[in-house]
Amino acid sequence: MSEQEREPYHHGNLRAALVEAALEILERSGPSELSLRKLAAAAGVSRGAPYAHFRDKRELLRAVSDAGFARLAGAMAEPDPSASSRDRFLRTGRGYVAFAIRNPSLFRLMFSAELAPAPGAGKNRLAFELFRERLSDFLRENAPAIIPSPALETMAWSLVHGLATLLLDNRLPGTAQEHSSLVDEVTAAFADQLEFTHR
Amino acid sequence: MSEQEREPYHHGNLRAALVEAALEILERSGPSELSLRKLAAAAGVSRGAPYAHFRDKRELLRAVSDAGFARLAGAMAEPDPSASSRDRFLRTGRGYVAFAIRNPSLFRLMFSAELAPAPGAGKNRLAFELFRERLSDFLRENAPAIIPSPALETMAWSLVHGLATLLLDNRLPGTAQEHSSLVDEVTAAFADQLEFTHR
DNA sequence: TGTACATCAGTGAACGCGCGTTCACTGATGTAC
DNA sequence: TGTACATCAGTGAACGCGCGTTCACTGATGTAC
Repeated sequence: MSEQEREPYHHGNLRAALVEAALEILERSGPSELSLRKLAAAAGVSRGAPYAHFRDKRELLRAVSDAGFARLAGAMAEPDPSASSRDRFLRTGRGYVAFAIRNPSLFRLMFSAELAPAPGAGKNRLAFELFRERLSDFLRENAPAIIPSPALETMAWSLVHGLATLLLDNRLPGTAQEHSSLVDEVTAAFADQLEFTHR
Repeated sequence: MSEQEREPYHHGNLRAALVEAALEILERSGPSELSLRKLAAAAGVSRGAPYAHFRDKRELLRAVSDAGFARLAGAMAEPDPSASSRDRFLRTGRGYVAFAIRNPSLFRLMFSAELAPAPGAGKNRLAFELFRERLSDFLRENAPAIIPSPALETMAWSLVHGLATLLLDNRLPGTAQEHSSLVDEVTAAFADQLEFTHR
């Protein structure tokens, strides 16, 4: 599925190939299928080979998680920079949720407890920053009375993260289509609330 | 920690003892420590014994998860029924988050993918219903112009669930105390927004 | 250009481990008469 | 009250499995002279 260079095996850049293989396994199966042995097999390499590139499994998973956060940032980016700040804000949140739904296992890995970084650090910072920026742009244009605060930023992030998580874990009723509408409604309602507040 | 009857081992109600042991293990260690073998050992019973009460591990975990949801509902309940509807609403959300922080492994188990129920079903329904009720009471008294909707209910739930999850996974900066203040601020800000909207 | 040698990615076999689950069994409990 | 018997919770040994990791090794690559 990727435009990655075709792996020059038997000697090549195994590191990237392993991360790529992990992403594919996560996409096709659950995280329980993600073992070093299967990864090595998928990359066409012996069991010990990964240890030339990663100290242990945890380090490899962290690389996979980092790749995931890069993709997430891509999914959140607004392809149309001329869109309104409201649309850009909405699509950032919707992109976040859509990414989680499209990559459930990867998303769970990215936010798994074993890989938890120092609080506030870690690659999720990137996604969070993007979010803050869009929120601040949105507020400046549509609700200038509200000044961005950590509480407000946390609120916005929690909202999409919770929505993503609940959908992922099958905790909300409805079909996939209804879920999609729900995400649209919830994000729009949140933006509306901000616009109306202190109006 | 519990007022459970002291387990009359060697013959007694092993089923409850196993669930209790699981809750204790989850409290003290991570979910990776939660194996049927350790559980049997903790209950002072042989390895095969649990199979007299549960078809397999999954069924036991579901019982543990159900017990967790019962506790969660308890943590969300407002001990003071004479409190204002705003306070009752706020404390419901804060109780949800506080429960997650106090029982991280249990909370994760309760919302784990392997135990995912049919969408919208499952024991989380109880917690969700409690939430809906408090939200609706709050709106009636403080923002009568807003009529409760699935989108709004989902928004409120997503907010606290996301907040809990992000805190659990160490994704928000700050100390435990600062986290606690943050939860208070975020929930209050959300209630404020509802009150101000359409005012 | 050619040789000697260090580096290092990858091999393949083996390690020890903890796991869920099974199965023939034992022995206590409770019921029928 | 006493005996015969069915039920069923719990035993203990064993099964097969997949896992992360190690280690002595091989063989290709790249560098020094």
